[in-house]
Amino acid sequence: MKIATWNINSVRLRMPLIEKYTQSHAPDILCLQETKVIDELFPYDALHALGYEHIHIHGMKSYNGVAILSKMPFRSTEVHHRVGKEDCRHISINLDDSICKNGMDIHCLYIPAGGDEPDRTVNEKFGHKLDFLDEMNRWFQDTYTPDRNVVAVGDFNIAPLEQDVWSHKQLLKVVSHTPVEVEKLTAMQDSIGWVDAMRHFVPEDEKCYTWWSYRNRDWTKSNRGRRLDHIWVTEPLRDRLKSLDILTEARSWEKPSDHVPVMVDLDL
DNA sequence: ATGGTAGGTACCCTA
Repeated sequence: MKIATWNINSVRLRMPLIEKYTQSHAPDILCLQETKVIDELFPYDALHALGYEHIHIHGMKSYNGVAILSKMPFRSTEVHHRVGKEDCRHISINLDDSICKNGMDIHCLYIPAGGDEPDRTVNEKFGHKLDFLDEMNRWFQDTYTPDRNVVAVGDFNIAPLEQDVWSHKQLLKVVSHTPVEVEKLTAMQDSIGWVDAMRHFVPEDEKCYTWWSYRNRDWTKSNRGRRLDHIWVTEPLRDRLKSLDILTEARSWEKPSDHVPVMVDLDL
């Protein structure tokens, strides 16, 4: 089963790219972030036509928004509200026994970017990001034991490892790579024993990026990327990981998102 | 040290 995640930066604008990606890479489940559209205006018909009959979404006007598109039916779906806001950043679905023995939960996450200043006393968006991480960590700990089949994907807006950014030293004070955020993400990863599925395939001393800023004239020349998008699986799924595909070339497609799609193939 | 680009919306916010 192929599970992919992609921060699409407006689902309506990127429909041609979604068509190109799904037809060439055929994910069974595609999780999107930053759909930027209310549920009533979501492009259901176009996605149904691409083979994604089962769609779970939570969107709002202009900002954020998450979606799970699937070729397989869901047993149940959930919307999760974090830190007292309804800002459309966390949904999940459950697959039944016929698809995965003992069932499986898949979470689609869009962790707050956190603004520019990595100091919560002057930047409340950074405070929101830290609180979001704490609350989500607590929620996963309260909800799951490490023996469950769980997948968490999405735009985490944090590049935790030194080789997840183009310059560890130069980004230590840049939101997405500051020690306080990395600490919280690592604490969450350790809590119920999440496996970083991308680093399962790419050695930690190798550069690995999923995002390149729009604010570079030529993203290929400077290659100042960051690994902001992640796929985590719980321990029982580690041995099921078959392959990883980071579609770097999608950053050069016409009218691209600043993030590229990431996919793992699970042997179920 | 600064400003660079993109999307959605409504003349500014977020990334």
